[in-house]
Amino acid sequence: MIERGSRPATLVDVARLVGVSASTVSNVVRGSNVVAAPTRRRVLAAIEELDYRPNALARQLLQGRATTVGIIARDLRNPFIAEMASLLEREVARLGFAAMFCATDGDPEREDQAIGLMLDNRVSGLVFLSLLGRPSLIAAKVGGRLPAVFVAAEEPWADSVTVDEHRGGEIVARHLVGLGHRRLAFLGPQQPDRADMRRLEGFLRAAGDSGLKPTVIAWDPPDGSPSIDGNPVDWVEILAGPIPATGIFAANDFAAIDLIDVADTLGVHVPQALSIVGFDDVDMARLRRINLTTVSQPRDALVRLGVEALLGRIDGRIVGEPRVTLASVSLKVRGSTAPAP
Amino acid sequence: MIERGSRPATLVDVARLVGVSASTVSNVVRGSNVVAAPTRRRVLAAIEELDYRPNALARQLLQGRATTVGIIARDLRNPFIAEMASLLEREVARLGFAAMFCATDGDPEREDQAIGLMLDNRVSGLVFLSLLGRPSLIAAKVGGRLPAVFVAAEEPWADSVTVDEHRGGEIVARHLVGLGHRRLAFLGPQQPDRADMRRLEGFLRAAGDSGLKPTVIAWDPPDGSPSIDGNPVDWVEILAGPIPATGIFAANDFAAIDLIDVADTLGVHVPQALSIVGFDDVDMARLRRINLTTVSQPRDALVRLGVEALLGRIDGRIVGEPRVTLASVSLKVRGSTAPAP
DNA sequence: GCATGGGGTTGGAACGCTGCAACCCGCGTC
DNA sequence: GACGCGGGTTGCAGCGTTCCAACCCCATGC
Repeated sequence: MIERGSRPATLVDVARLVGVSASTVSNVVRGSNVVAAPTRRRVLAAIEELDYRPNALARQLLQGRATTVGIIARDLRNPFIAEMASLLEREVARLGFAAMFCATDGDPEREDQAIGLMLDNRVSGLVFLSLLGRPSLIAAKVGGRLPAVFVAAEEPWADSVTVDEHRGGEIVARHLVGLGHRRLAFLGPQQPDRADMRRLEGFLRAAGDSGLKPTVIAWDPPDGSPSIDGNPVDWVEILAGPIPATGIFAANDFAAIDLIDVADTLGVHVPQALSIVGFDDVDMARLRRINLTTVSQPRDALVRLGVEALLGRIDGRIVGEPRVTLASVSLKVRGSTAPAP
Repeated sequence: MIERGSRPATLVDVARLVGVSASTVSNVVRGSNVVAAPTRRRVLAAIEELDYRPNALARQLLQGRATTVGIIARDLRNPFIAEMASLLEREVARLGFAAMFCATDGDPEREDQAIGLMLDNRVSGLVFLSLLGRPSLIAAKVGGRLPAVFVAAEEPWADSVTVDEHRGGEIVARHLVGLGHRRLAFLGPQQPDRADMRRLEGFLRAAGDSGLKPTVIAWDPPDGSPSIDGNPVDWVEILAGPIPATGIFAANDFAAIDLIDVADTLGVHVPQALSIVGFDDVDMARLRRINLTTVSQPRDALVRLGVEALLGRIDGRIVGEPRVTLASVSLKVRGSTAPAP
């Protein structure tokens, strides 16, 4: 390792070297145009020589807030969230913000701690990415202190950018019904968040229009065991059993893909005996081995709109009541769905 | 949205409310035990009342560095990296550090910018996660200014925590040779990093011991087209041939899974006609539909050791020459490999 | 010759906190 | 009664910036 330099050069070090005041150096650094060209040149040379980098902490202390946004996500192991987090980071970086990141894994304690950390570090704003958790608690901590936006999620007390989840659910139901399925099921997490609920509502609604009443299964892949109305059930019952669903809508691709795996294990053929639809359209859904019919979310748009909303709040361009921005969804029909057996 | 409070309370606000000096409040906040119990109680009450949170920026300015570590990763779309990033964040958070995050997607410009941002924000240390890029440039910017550690990667000028890549490559070769394969190939990115090279070396070495000379294919999935020695080739040539490889070692699971997809498209049966081995053992490798034979890396250990090394450098417990810590690998034999046809 | 103006530069206060030296005060000691 | 002691508290300097008012100086105008 190259030996650790002493302490980094400061603005006054540069000023001393050039024989000019700190203010002048500051003006050069910030690109103010009041500095005479020759002076500017000499300052720049000194900056180069001393390898000076402005101390963002000092600057941020003065402004009262950091040029940083916090991104709080649920679980980076879900590829959809990982992809979104990556896009988010890129977008805020493009606009000159640093990204402070935290994954909570749905643990309220970590969530709490993460928000505290970001608050202390005076981030300019907070992005909640597909966040489960106890919304009221988050609201209590963040509410009003800081601009916040929910992306791919929704909360009444803050701006949200999300897709029309309800319509997504409807589309799926209609697709399955159109294929002749009469025994439908919805597969969601044990603790569904608002988005999950919306998807379910749309699904139930459209299914209801065709006189169907889907079964609702709760499951946290890959390790949890499934339950209906809080009562544990066996996969065999659901897939081959007395509740033989032939069309299942999983609340997200992550779960859908694990469901396919369960079906494979039990020898239930997808899509011949069982049709499965996901939600998100993660990268891997396109693989021929997975080939998942799913509802596609416009990732880029969600991220762009989310960051736009957040920055609008940060610089005060947007004020007033929280807004919900909806992006549209589309069904990507692939090979995991087929006419009912 | 709950209405935005004015400016957040400061230490002196608390002090004034209690009728005590700022120093005393500071002592309470930092948990110093010099404060008399009754005073402490009153101060704590005031902190509660004013909803005071210490300004981390001010504290960090004073200490000369932030309680933050930067994580610079290549690409969050690779599940292995996403999983590692998540673990890294959790580990540094556990130790009281905030995580500043940046994904570079291999773009040197973004890399540069990211390092600059972190330098300016006076992070305590930097973790490079499986980073491609121009090592010399990074070294020039970071070298010596800041503690840095490479995780799942290796650089001569900084601490590294990685697996025995060479041995990983060997194991794969022996596995394939043991299955009777004689026509081997290695599939790596256009711009292999050090880890990729090591895997290749081990693979070539062990293959050489059996008198075999694998073909080296460069490919960036999923969009790039493959090449050998810089000359574009067609997948058909490779998989069905005039260069009919029957056993291919992909430098990582991400590529291996896409390779399986290519084989599926071309109607080449895996593993009957073609055996494929990956590297990383990402979560999805276990899915029956993928069922990838792969070299498993001990994620938890890599992260733990990496953070340990970094913190050691940060607080000066570790000094001197850069160290390389190796974790061991193991082959997970699954269904993507079979005896040579 | 004096006021006016404006480009260029500077000094100093402020941001919110920490660390240190100084201080105060009641108590025990000689 | 002077002194030392030590627990508890305070004042102040300083961290590296930015921002603003003030300033200097030279050119211009009448």
